[in-house]
Amino acid sequence: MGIAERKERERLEMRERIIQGALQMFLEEGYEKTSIRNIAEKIEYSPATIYLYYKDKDELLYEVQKQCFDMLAEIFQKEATAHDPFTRLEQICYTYIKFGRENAQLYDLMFIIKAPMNVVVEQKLWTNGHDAFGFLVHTLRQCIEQKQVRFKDPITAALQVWAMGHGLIALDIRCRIKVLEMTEEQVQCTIHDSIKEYLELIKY
Amino acid sequence: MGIAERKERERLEMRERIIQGALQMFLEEGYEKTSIRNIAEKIEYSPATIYLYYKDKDELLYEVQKQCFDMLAEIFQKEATAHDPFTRLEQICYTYIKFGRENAQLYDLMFIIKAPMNVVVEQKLWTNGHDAFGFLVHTLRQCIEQKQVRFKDPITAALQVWAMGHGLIALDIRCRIKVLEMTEEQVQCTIHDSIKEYLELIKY
DNA sequence: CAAATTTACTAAACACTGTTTACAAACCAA
DNA sequence: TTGGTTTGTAAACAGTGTTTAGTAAATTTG
Repeated sequence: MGIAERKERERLEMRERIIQGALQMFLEEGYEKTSIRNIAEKIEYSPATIYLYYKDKDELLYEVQKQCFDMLAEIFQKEATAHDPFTRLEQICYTYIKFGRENAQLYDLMFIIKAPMNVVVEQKLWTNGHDAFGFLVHTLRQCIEQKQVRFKDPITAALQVWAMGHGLIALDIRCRIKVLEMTEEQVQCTIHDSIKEYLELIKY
Repeated sequence: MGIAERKERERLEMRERIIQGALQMFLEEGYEKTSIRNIAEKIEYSPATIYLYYKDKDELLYEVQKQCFDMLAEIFQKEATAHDPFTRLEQICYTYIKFGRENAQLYDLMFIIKAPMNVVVEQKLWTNGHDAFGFLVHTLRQCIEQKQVRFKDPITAALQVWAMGHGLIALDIRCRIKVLEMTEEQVQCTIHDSIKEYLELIKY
Protein backbone atom coordinates (compact mmCIF):
# COMPACT_ATOMS: atom_id res chain seq x y z
CA MET A 1 0.00 0.00 0.00
CA GLY A 2 2.33 2.75 -1.29
CA ILE A 3 -0.46 5.31 -1.59
CA ALA A 4 -0.33 6.35 2.07
CA GLU A 5 3.42 6.85 1.77
CA ARG A 6 3.04 8.90 -1.39
CA LYS A 7 0.35 11.05 0.27
CA GLU A 8 2.56 11.60 3.27
CA ARG A 9 5.41 12.53 0.92
CA GLU A 10 3.19 14.93 -1.00
CA ARG A 11 2.04 16.47 2.26
CA LEU A 12 5.63 17.12 3.33
CA GLU A 13 6.42 18.52 -0.11
CA MET A 14 3.52 20.95 0.21
CA ARG A 15 4.62 22.02 3.68
CA GLU A 16 8.11 22.56 2.30
CA ARG A 17 6.74 24.52 -0.67
CA ILE A 18 4.85 26.83 1.69
CA ILE A 19 7.92 27.36 3.89
CA GLN A 20 10.07 28.18 0.88
CA GLY A 21 7.47 30.65 -0.38
CA ALA A 22 7.36 32.30 3.02
CA LEU A 23 11.17 32.38 3.26
CA GLN A 24 11.38 33.96 -0.17
CA MET A 25 8.82 36.60 0.80
CA PHE A 26 10.80 37.33 3.95
CA LEU A 27 14.06 37.69 2.04
CA GLU A 28 12.56 39.84 -0.69
CA GLU A 29 10.11 42.03 1.21
CA GLY A 30 10.68 41.56 4.94
CA TYR A 31 8.26 40.29 7.51
CA GLU A 32 5.85 43.23 7.36
CA LYS A 33 4.87 42.45 3.78
CA THR A 34 4.84 38.70 4.29
CA SER A 35 1.14 37.95 4.44
CA ILE A 36 -0.60 34.62 4.04
CA ARG A 37 -2.11 35.97 0.84
CA ASN A 38 1.31 36.96 -0.54
CA ILE A 39 2.79 33.58 0.29
CA ALA A 40 -0.21 31.84 -1.27
CA GLU A 41 0.15 33.89 -4.44
CA LYS A 42 3.89 33.14 -4.62
CA ILE A 43 3.30 29.38 -4.55
CA GLU A 44 0.19 29.67 -6.74
CA TYR A 45 -2.32 28.31 -4.23
CA SER A 46 -5.25 29.91 -2.46
CA PRO A 47 -4.70 31.40 1.03
CA ALA A 48 -7.07 28.86 2.57
CA THR A 49 -4.86 26.00 1.40
CA ILE A 50 -2.06 27.12 3.71
CA TYR A 51 -4.38 26.50 6.64
CA LEU A 52 -4.68 22.86 5.62
CA TYR A 53 -0.97 22.48 6.31
CA TYR A 54 -0.38 24.91 9.17
CA LYS A 55 -2.65 25.72 12.09
CA ASP A 56 -2.01 29.45 11.83
CA LYS A 57 0.55 32.00 10.71
CA ASP A 58 2.56 31.68 13.92
CA GLU A 59 3.05 27.96 13.36
CA LEU A 60 4.20 28.60 9.79
CA LEU A 61 6.59 31.33 10.92
CA TYR A 62 7.95 28.95 13.53
CA GLU A 63 8.89 26.49 10.80
CA VAL A 64 10.45 29.23 8.68
CA GLN A 65 12.39 30.30 11.75
CA LYS A 66 13.65 26.74 12.14
CA GLN A 67 14.91 26.88 8.56
CA CYS A 68 16.72 30.14 9.34
CA PHE A 69 18.40 28.65 12.39
CA ASP A 70 19.57 25.73 10.29
CA MET A 71 21.17 28.26 7.94
CA LEU A 72 22.86 30.04 10.85
CA ALA A 73 24.14 26.74 12.28
CA GLU A 74 25.55 25.86 8.89
CA ILE A 75 27.33 29.21 8.66
CA PHE A 76 28.74 28.79 12.17
CA GLN A 77 30.03 25.35 11.23
CA LYS A 78 31.72 26.83 8.19
CA GLU A 79 33.13 30.00 9.73
CA ALA A 80 33.91 29.15 13.37
CA THR A 81 36.36 26.31 12.92
CA ALA A 82 39.36 27.39 15.01
CA HIS A 83 40.70 24.80 17.41
CA ASP A 84 41.57 27.42 20.02
CA PRO A 85 38.38 28.14 21.98
CA PHE A 86 38.83 31.90 22.30
CA THR A 87 39.66 32.29 18.63
CA ARG A 88 36.54 30.28 17.89
CA LEU A 89 34.54 32.58 20.19
CA GLU A 90 35.80 35.55 18.19
CA GLN A 91 34.78 33.81 14.97
CA ILE A 92 31.32 33.13 16.39
CA CYS A 93 30.83 36.77 17.38
CA TYR A 94 31.93 38.25 14.09
CA THR A 95 29.97 35.67 12.11
CA TYR A 96 26.87 36.43 14.16
CA ILE A 97 27.19 40.17 13.61
CA LYS A 98 27.81 39.64 9.90
CA PHE A 99 24.81 37.34 9.59
CA GLY A 100 22.57 39.83 11.34
CA ARG A 101 23.61 42.76 9.19
CA GLU A 102 23.44 40.83 5.93
CA ASN A 103 20.13 39.11 6.69
CA ALA A 104 18.22 41.74 8.63
CA GLN A 105 14.83 40.35 7.57
CA LEU A 106 15.71 36.84 8.71
CA TYR A 107 17.29 38.18 11.90
CA ASP A 108 13.99 39.88 12.60
CA LEU A 109 12.14 36.58 12.41
CA MET A 110 14.76 34.70 14.40
CA PHE A 111 15.37 37.12 17.26
CA ILE A 112 13.09 40.16 17.23
CA ILE A 113 9.50 39.65 16.19
CA LYS A 114 7.20 38.02 18.69
CA ALA A 115 5.06 35.93 16.33
CA PRO A 116 6.97 32.65 16.01
CA MET A 117 7.39 32.37 19.79
CA ASN A 118 3.62 32.22 20.31
CA VAL A 119 3.69 28.49 19.49
CA VAL A 120 6.08 27.97 22.40
CA VAL A 121 3.91 28.06 25.51
CA GLU A 122 3.98 26.56 28.99
CA GLN A 123 5.69 23.17 28.94
CA LYS A 124 6.65 23.22 25.26
CA LEU A 125 10.19 24.50 24.81
CA TRP A 126 11.88 26.46 22.08
CA THR A 127 14.14 24.10 20.16
CA ASN A 128 14.90 26.31 17.16
CA GLY A 129 17.69 28.27 18.84
CA HIS A 130 19.06 25.29 20.72
CA ASP A 131 21.93 24.21 18.48
CA ALA A 132 23.36 27.67 17.86
CA PHE A 133 23.21 28.60 21.54
CA GLY A 134 24.62 25.22 22.52
CA PHE A 135 27.58 25.81 20.26
CA LEU A 136 28.25 29.13 22.00
CA VAL A 137 27.93 27.56 25.46
CA HIS A 138 30.27 24.74 24.47
CA THR A 139 32.90 27.15 23.18
CA LEU A 140 32.68 29.29 26.30
CA ARG A 141 32.96 26.21 28.51
CA GLN A 142 36.25 25.39 26.79
CA CYS A 143 37.37 29.02 27.17
CA ILE A 144 36.64 28.84 30.90
CA GLU A 145 38.39 25.48 31.30
CA GLN A 146 41.51 26.86 29.61
CA LYS A 147 41.23 30.09 31.64
CA GLN A 148 41.03 32.23 28.53
CA VAL A 149 38.10 34.35 29.71
CA ARG A 150 37.10 36.12 32.93
CA PHE A 151 33.94 34.05 33.35
CA LYS A 152 32.96 31.28 35.73
CA ASP A 153 29.66 29.94 34.44
CA PRO A 154 29.41 29.11 30.71
CA ILE A 155 25.64 29.65 30.57
CA THR A 156 25.75 33.14 32.11
CA ALA A 157 28.75 33.91 29.92
CA ALA A 158 26.95 32.76 26.79
CA LEU A 159 23.94 34.87 27.64
CA GLN A 160 26.14 37.92 28.14
CA VAL A 161 28.02 37.46 24.86
CA TRP A 162 24.77 36.81 23.03
CA ALA A 163 23.08 39.84 24.61
CA MET A 164 25.98 42.06 23.57
CA GLY A 165 25.83 40.86 19.99
CA HIS A 166 22.06 40.94 19.81
CA GLY A 167 21.90 44.36 21.46
CA LEU A 168 24.16 45.89 18.84
CA ILE A 169 22.37 44.29 15.89
CA ALA A 170 18.87 44.92 17.21
CA LEU A 171 19.54 48.59 17.94
CA ASP A 172 20.96 48.93 14.45
CA ILE A 173 18.20 47.05 12.61
CA ARG A 174 15.50 48.99 14.44
CA CYS A 175 17.24 52.33 13.79
CA ARG A 176 17.74 53.30 17.45
CA ILE A 177 21.43 53.70 16.72
CA LYS A 178 20.43 56.89 14.91
CA VAL A 179 20.93 58.58 18.26
CA LEU A 180 24.67 58.38 17.49
CA GLU A 181 24.17 60.65 14.46
CA MET A 182 26.67 58.72 12.37
CA THR A 183 26.87 57.69 8.73
CA GLU A 184 26.14 54.10 7.79
CA GLU A 185 29.84 53.28 7.47
CA GLN A 186 30.67 54.84 10.82
CA VAL A 187 27.92 52.81 12.48
CA GLN A 188 29.18 49.59 10.92
CA CYS A 189 32.68 50.44 12.12
CA THR A 190 31.55 51.35 15.63
CA ILE A 191 29.60 48.10 16.00
CA HIS A 192 32.62 46.12 14.94
CA ASP A 193 34.84 48.05 17.35
CA SER A 194 32.39 47.50 20.19
CA ILE A 195 32.49 43.74 19.75
CA LYS A 196 36.26 43.81 19.42
CA GLU A 197 36.61 45.90 22.57
CA TYR A 198 34.22 43.60 24.42
CA LEU A 199 36.23 40.52 23.44
CA GLU A 200 39.40 42.23 24.70
CA LEU A 201 37.56 42.98 27.91
CA ILE A 202 36.57 39.40 28.68
CA LYS A 203 39.96 37.95 27.70
CA TYR A 204 42.22 36.97 30.57
CA MET B 1 -8.13 88.40 18.86
CA GLY B 2 -8.06 85.64 21.52
CA ILE B 3 -9.96 83.14 19.39
CA ALA B 4 -6.90 82.06 17.44
CA GLU B 5 -5.04 81.47 20.70
CA ARG B 6 -7.90 79.49 22.17
CA LYS B 7 -8.17 77.38 19.01
CA GLU B 8 -4.43 76.68 19.11
CA ARG B 9 -4.78 75.73 22.77
CA GLU B 10 -7.70 73.44 21.98
CA ARG B 11 -5.69 71.88 19.19
CA LEU B 12 -2.81 71.09 21.54
CA GLU B 13 -5.25 69.74 24.11
CA MET B 14 -6.71 67.41 21.50
CA ARG B 15 -3.25 66.24 20.45
CA GLU B 16 -2.48 65.57 24.11
CA ARG B 17 -5.77 63.74 24.59
CA ILE B 18 -4.97 61.45 21.68
CA ILE B 19 -1.47 60.75 22.99
CA GLN B 20 -2.79 59.93 26.44
CA GLY B 21 -5.40 57.60 24.96
CA ALA B 22 -2.70 55.85 22.94
CA LEU B 23 -0.37 55.63 25.95
CA GLN B 24 -3.17 54.15 28.03
CA MET B 25 -3.90 51.57 25.32
CA PHE B 26 -0.21 50.69 25.20
CA LEU B 27 0.00 50.26 28.96
CA GLU B 28 -3.19 48.24 29.21
CA GLU B 29 -3.07 46.09 26.08
CA GLY B 30 0.36 46.44 24.48
CA TYR B 31 1.17 47.73 21.03
CA GLU B 32 -0.40 44.89 19.07
CA LYS B 33 -3.88 45.77 20.28
CA THR B 34 -3.32 49.51 20.04
CA SER B 35 -5.23 50.36 16.88
CA ILE B 36 -6.38 53.77 15.73
CA ARG B 37 -9.93 52.56 16.22
CA ASN B 38 -9.24 51.49 19.82
CA ILE B 39 -7.56 54.79 20.64
CA ALA B 40 -10.47 56.69 19.05
CA GLU B 41 -12.97 54.71 21.08
CA LYS B 42 -11.02 55.32 24.29
CA ILE B 43 -11.12 59.11 23.83
CA GLU B 44 -14.68 58.98 22.44
CA TYR B 45 -13.94 60.35 18.98
CA SER B 46 -14.16 58.82 15.53
CA PRO B 47 -11.03 57.22 14.03
CA ALA B 48 -10.97 59.84 11.25
CA THR B 49 -10.59 62.64 13.80
CA ILE B 50 -7.16 61.34 14.82
CA TYR B 51 -6.00 61.98 11.26
CA LEU B 52 -6.88 65.65 11.65
CA TYR B 53 -4.21 65.89 14.35
CA TYR B 54 -1.61 63.37 13.20
CA LYS B 55 -0.49 62.57 9.67
CA ASP B 56 -0.48 58.84 10.29
CA LYS B 57 -0.09 56.21 12.98
CA ASP B 58 3.71 56.40 12.86
CA GLU B 59 3.66 60.11 13.67
CA LEU B 60 1.33 59.50 16.59
CA LEU B 61 3.50 56.66 17.89
CA TYR B 62 6.52 58.93 17.61
CA GLU B 63 4.87 61.42 19.97
CA VAL B 64 3.86 58.67 22.38
CA GLN B 65 7.45 57.45 22.25
CA LYS B 66 8.61 60.94 23.16
CA GLN B 67 6.34 60.85 26.20
CA CYS B 68 7.86 57.49 27.21
CA PHE B 69 11.39 58.87 26.93
CA ASP B 70 10.42 61.78 29.14
CA MET B 71 9.23 59.26 31.71
CA LEU B 72 12.53 57.35 31.46
CA ALA B 73 14.56 60.55 31.80
CA GLU B 74 12.56 61.44 34.90
CA ILE B 75 13.21 58.03 36.42
CA PHE B 76 16.94 58.33 35.66
CA GLN B 77 17.01 61.73 37.34
CA LYS B 78 15.36 60.24 40.40
CA GLU B 79 17.31 56.99 40.61
CA ALA B 80 20.79 57.74 39.27
CA THR B 81 21.90 60.49 41.60
CA ALA B 82 25.25 59.25 42.92
CA HIS B 83 28.08 61.74 42.75
CA ASP B 84 30.64 59.04 41.98
CA PRO B 85 30.46 58.39 38.21
CA PHE B 86 30.84 54.61 38.33
CA THR B 87 28.23 54.25 41.04
CA ARG B 88 25.97 56.40 38.90
CA LEU B 89 26.68 54.13 35.92
CA GLU B 90 25.60 51.16 38.01
CA GLN B 91 22.43 52.99 38.99
CA ILE B 92 21.70 53.78 35.36
CA CYS B 93 22.11 50.15 34.31
CA TYR B 94 19.94 48.70 37.05
CA THR B 95 17.31 51.39 36.57
CA TYR B 96 17.26 50.72 32.83
CA ILE B 97 16.81 46.97 33.33
CA LYS B 98 14.11 47.56 35.91
CA PHE B 99 12.28 49.99 33.65
CA GLY B 100 12.40 47.54 30.76
CA ARG B 101 11.07 44.62 32.75
CA GLU B 102 8.34 46.63 34.47
CA ASN B 103 7.19 48.47 31.34
CA ALA B 104 7.63 45.89 28.63
CA GLN B 105 4.93 47.43 26.43
CA LEU B 106 6.52 50.87 26.59
CA TYR B 107 9.99 49.40 26.10
CA ASP B 108 8.66 47.82 22.93
CA LEU B 109 7.62 51.20 21.57
CA MET B 110 10.81 52.92 22.67
CA PHE B 111 13.42 50.42 21.54
CA ILE B 112 12.00 47.48 19.60
CA ILE B 113 9.15 48.17 17.21
CA LYS B 114 10.00 49.83 13.93
CA ALA B 115 6.96 52.06 13.48
CA PRO B 116 7.89 55.28 15.34
CA MET B 117 11.27 55.44 13.58
CA ASN B 118 9.63 55.72 10.18
CA VAL B 119 9.12 59.43 10.76
CA VAL B 120 12.87 59.82 11.14
CA VAL B 121 14.23 59.81 7.61
CA GLU B 122 17.20 61.24 5.75
CA GLN B 123 18.25 64.55 7.27
CA LYS B 124 15.75 64.55 10.13
CA LEU B 125 17.27 63.11 13.27
CA TRP B 126 15.87 61.15 16.17
CA THR B 127 15.66 63.45 19.18
CA ASN B 128 13.49 61.27 21.44
CA GLY B 129 16.34 59.18 22.77
CA HIS B 130 18.81 62.04 22.93
CA ASP B 131 18.57 63.04 26.60
CA ALA B 132 18.72 59.54 28.05
CA PHE B 133 21.66 58.54 25.84
CA GLY B 134 23.39 61.84 26.55
CA PHE B 135 23.14 61.17 30.26
CA LEU B 136 24.83 57.79 29.77
CA VAL B 137 27.58 59.30 27.60
CA HIS B 138 28.17 62.07 30.15
CA THR B 139 28.46 59.56 33.00
CA LEU B 140 30.85 57.37 31.04
CA ARG B 141 32.98 60.39 30.12
CA GLN B 142 33.39 61.13 33.81
CA CYS B 143 34.18 57.45 34.46
CA ILE B 144 36.88 57.58 31.80
CA GLU B 145 38.32 60.86 33.09
CA GLN B 146 38.58 59.40 36.57
CA LYS B 147 39.99 56.16 35.15
CA GLN B 148 37.22 54.06 36.68
CA VAL B 149 36.49 52.04 33.54
CA ARG B 150 38.55 50.25 30.89
CA PHE B 151 37.22 52.43 28.07
CA LYS B 152 38.76 55.18 25.97
CA ASP B 153 35.90 56.68 23.98
CA PRO B 154 32.70 57.59 25.87
CA ILE B 155 30.46 57.17 22.82
CA THR B 156 31.68 53.67 21.98
CA ALA B 157 31.49 52.84 25.68
CA ALA B 158 27.94 54.13 25.94
CA LEU B 159 26.90 52.10 22.92
CA GLN B 160 28.42 48.97 24.41
CA VAL B 161 26.76 49.42 27.80
CA TRP B 162 23.45 50.23 26.15
CA ALA B 163 23.70 47.24 23.80
CA MET B 164 24.35 44.92 26.74
CA GLY B 165 21.34 46.21 28.64
CA HIS B 166 19.11 46.27 25.59
CA GLY B 167 20.25 42.84 24.47
CA LEU B 168 19.27 41.28 27.77
CA ILE B 169 15.89 43.00 27.96
CA ALA B 170 15.01 42.48 24.30
CA LEU B 171 15.85 38.77 24.39
CA ASP B 172 13.73 38.46 27.50
CA ILE B 173 10.75 40.47 26.25
CA ARG B 174 10.69 38.60 22.97
CA CYS B 175 10.97 35.23 24.70
CA ARG B 176 14.25 34.14 23.07
CA ILE B 177 15.69 33.62 26.51
CA LYS B 178 13.51 30.51 26.64
CA VAL B 179 16.48 28.73 25.13
CA LEU B 180 17.95 28.80 28.67
CA GLU B 181 15.06 26.64 29.91
CA MET B 182 14.81 28.50 33.20
CA THR B 183 11.95 29.60 35.41
CA GLU B 184 10.87 33.23 35.41
CA GLU B 185 12.70 33.91 38.69
CA GLN B 186 15.89 32.25 37.46
CA VAL B 187 15.81 34.35 34.30
CA GLN B 188 15.33 37.55 36.28
CA CYS B 189 18.25 36.55 38.50
CA THR B 190 20.50 35.61 35.57
CA ILE B 191 19.85 38.90 33.82
CA HIS B 192 20.74 40.80 36.98
CA ASP B 193 23.90 38.73 37.42
CA SER B 194 24.90 39.31 33.81
CA ILE B 195 24.74 43.07 34.23
CA LYS B 196 26.56 42.86 37.55
CA GLU B 197 29.28 40.69 36.04
CA TYR B 198 29.58 43.04 33.07
CA LEU B 199 30.00 46.06 35.35
CA GLU B 200 32.73 44.20 37.24
CA LEU B 201 34.35 43.46 33.91
CA ILE B 202 34.59 47.06 32.74
CA LYS B 203 35.69 48.40 36.14
CA TYR B 204 39.39 49.20 36.48
C1' DC C 1 -28.86 90.17 13.26
C1' DA C 2 -28.60 87.28 8.90
C1' DA C 3 -25.76 85.36 5.41
C1' DA C 4 -21.53 83.39 3.98
C1' DT C 5 -17.58 80.94 5.03
C1' DT C 6 -14.51 78.41 7.53
C1' DT C 7 -13.70 74.81 10.96
C1' DA C 8 -14.44 70.30 13.45
C1' DC C 9 -16.09 66.13 13.08
C1' DT C 10 -17.87 61.67 11.34
C1' DA C 11 -20.11 57.76 8.45
C1' DA C 12 -18.86 55.09 5.00
C1' DA C 13 -15.82 53.31 1.89
C1' DC C 14 -11.23 51.27 0.16
C1' DA C 15 -7.69 48.15 0.31
C1' DC C 16 -5.46 45.48 3.17
C1' DT C 17 -4.84 41.66 7.04
C1' DG C 18 -5.57 36.54 9.43
C1' DT C 19 -8.89 33.08 9.51
C1' DT C 20 -13.27 30.19 8.84
C1' DT C 21 -16.95 28.13 6.29
C1' DA C 22 -19.43 26.07 2.68
C1' DC C 23 -18.88 23.86 -1.31
C1' DA C 24 -16.76 21.56 -5.49
C1' DA C 25 -13.67 18.53 -7.66
C1' DA C 26 -10.39 14.96 -7.54
C1' DC C 27 -8.98 10.67 -5.75
C1' DC C 28 -9.39 6.16 -3.63
C1' DA C 29 -11.71 1.96 -1.80
C1' DA C 30 -15.64 -1.18 -2.07
C1' DT D 1 -19.81 2.45 -10.56
C1' DT D 2 -21.00 3.92 -6.13
C1' DG D 3 -19.76 6.02 -1.80
C1' DG D 4 -16.54 8.31 1.03
C1' DT D 5 -12.45 10.68 1.89
C1' DT D 6 -9.08 13.97 0.66
C1' DT D 7 -7.59 18.40 -1.45
C1' DG D 8 -8.44 22.87 -2.83
C1' DT D 9 -10.94 27.25 -3.26
C1' DA D 10 -14.37 31.27 -3.37
C1' DA D 11 -16.51 33.95 -0.37
C1' DA D 12 -17.30 35.76 3.91
C1' DC D 13 -16.13 37.68 8.71
C1' DA D 14 -13.91 40.62 11.66
C1' DG D 15 -10.22 43.23 12.13
C1' DT D 16 -6.49 46.85 10.42
C1' DG D 17 -4.71 51.94 8.55
C1' DT D 18 -6.39 55.52 5.82
C1' DT D 19 -9.27 58.61 2.60
C1' DT D 20 -13.34 60.84 0.98
C1' DA D 21 -17.58 63.08 0.97
C1' DG D 22 -20.73 65.30 3.55
C1' DT D 23 -22.83 67.49 7.89
C1' DA D 24 -23.26 70.55 11.61
C1' DA D 25 -21.39 73.90 14.43
C1' DA D 26 -18.49 78.05 15.03
C1' DT D 27 -16.81 82.08 13.24
C1' DT D 28 -16.41 85.97 10.16
C1' DT D 29 -18.50 89.12 7.07
C1' DG D 30 -22.02 92.26 5.10
